[in-house]
Amino acid sequence: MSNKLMQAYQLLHEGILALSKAEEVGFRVDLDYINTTVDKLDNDLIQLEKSFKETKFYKHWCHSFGRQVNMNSDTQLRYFLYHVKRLKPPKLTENGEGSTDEYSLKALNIPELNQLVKIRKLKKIKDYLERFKREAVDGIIHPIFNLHLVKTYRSSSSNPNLQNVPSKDAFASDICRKALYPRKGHMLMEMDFKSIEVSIGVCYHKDPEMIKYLKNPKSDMHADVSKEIFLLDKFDKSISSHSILRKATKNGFVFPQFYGDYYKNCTKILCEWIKLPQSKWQRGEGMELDTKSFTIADHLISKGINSYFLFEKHIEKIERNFWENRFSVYREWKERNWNLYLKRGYIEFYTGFRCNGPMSFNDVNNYPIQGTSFHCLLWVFIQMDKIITENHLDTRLIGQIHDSIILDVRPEEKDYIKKVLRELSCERLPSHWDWIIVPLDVEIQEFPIDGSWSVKNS
DNA sequence: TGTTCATGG
DNA sequence: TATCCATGAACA
Repeated sequence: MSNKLMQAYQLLHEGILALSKAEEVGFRVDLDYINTTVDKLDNDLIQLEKSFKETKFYKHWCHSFGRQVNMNSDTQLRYFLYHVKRLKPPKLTENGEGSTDEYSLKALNIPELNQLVKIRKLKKIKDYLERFKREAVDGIIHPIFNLHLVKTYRSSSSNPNLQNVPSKDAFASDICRKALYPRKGHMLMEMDFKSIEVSIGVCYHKDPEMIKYLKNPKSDMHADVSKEIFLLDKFDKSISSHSILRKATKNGFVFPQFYGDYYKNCTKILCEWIKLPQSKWQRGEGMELDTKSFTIADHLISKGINSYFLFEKHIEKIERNFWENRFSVYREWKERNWNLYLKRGYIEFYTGFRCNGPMSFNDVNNYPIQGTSFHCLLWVFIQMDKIITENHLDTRLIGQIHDSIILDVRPEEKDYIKKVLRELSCERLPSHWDWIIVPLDVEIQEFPIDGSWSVKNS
């Protein structure tokens, strides 16, 4: 075995040993809380379903399906909306069917569909709690972490999956995370790498423009692109609509572009973020820009972009500028990396891992960045495990979510743990791997002693 | 078993 | 080459 493959093997070997120890420790769950909360959710659901079933909308639906009617069937809902009622689907699924996802149901603007969305959300929350309960042994869940299942050499988690517990939706996040606790007398701590995929991407393509963004804390890539997309003269993060536009730019243009999306789809996602459907491009539509009910559509129209078609053209221009001027070195790397794959039939990561077999242009350029970013996290996880063992600490590693580490910390060890995590991530890691050419940064979050994993009120 | 939806990075 | 990687539930 080559030296590089040997190093890759070594990382997985040490990694899975450290992860298996975390699995053994696990996460304490509050079963009383889960039971009472599931009961509450059940009651709420019964009420919501009852009121939904009393609507004309549902009675009409019943009419189409008779005894077989099932309000949980998306197939029935799809048929009812797009065939019986002959509505135009706001969005299609991958296979060209009318979509019934949250965005589509909201866009159809039928009150009963909002009830359905609410029901779906509560069911989802209940589902997480029930999975925690099902997997608990003596009041502790032991999420599994795999290193052998993901084709990019990332990890995955199951039984239960600790890597997709709600966090973006504050309501769902709070309910689900209030079920999870550290060992008695201990506190949870979470360390995140800040935008690790951007940093590791730079280590591969070495685009000078992106290096500038990473090295200058005052610069803001998403704000700069946001100004272009939404034709803003100045950008002010403290204005709430600007911060939504920045988020839309980040999640609807910049990251999708990095991963290989193209302008037509980006236009669609951007419009989802600013709540401006293709069919409603007129004054007074879309998200509000200020309190005088001046909307994003008003703004764009005032700048001459008075249709979806023109907005798409505008985004096409921005895309061209994005790759031809702003990040041209990144684009050239993508081409070189693709050609290297065509020549050799495989791609190799800095960490020694190889991906073989048929891959698309996007795959070839994304896998190394995704995999290598996780390997940075895994390396820190392994070293932290060694330090805990060597120093006979009481703190335990209990999980990992791709770019973050979760620990169950003894309060007296808190400051030492934080110091070591920072040293490992920001100093020892970049000196261990010399291909790391930009500074790495982490964020460490502390939870109260005996507090839950909920950010709000633990 | 494949599709769709929802959750995370 | 037209958004990358997952898990899991419900349905058909």
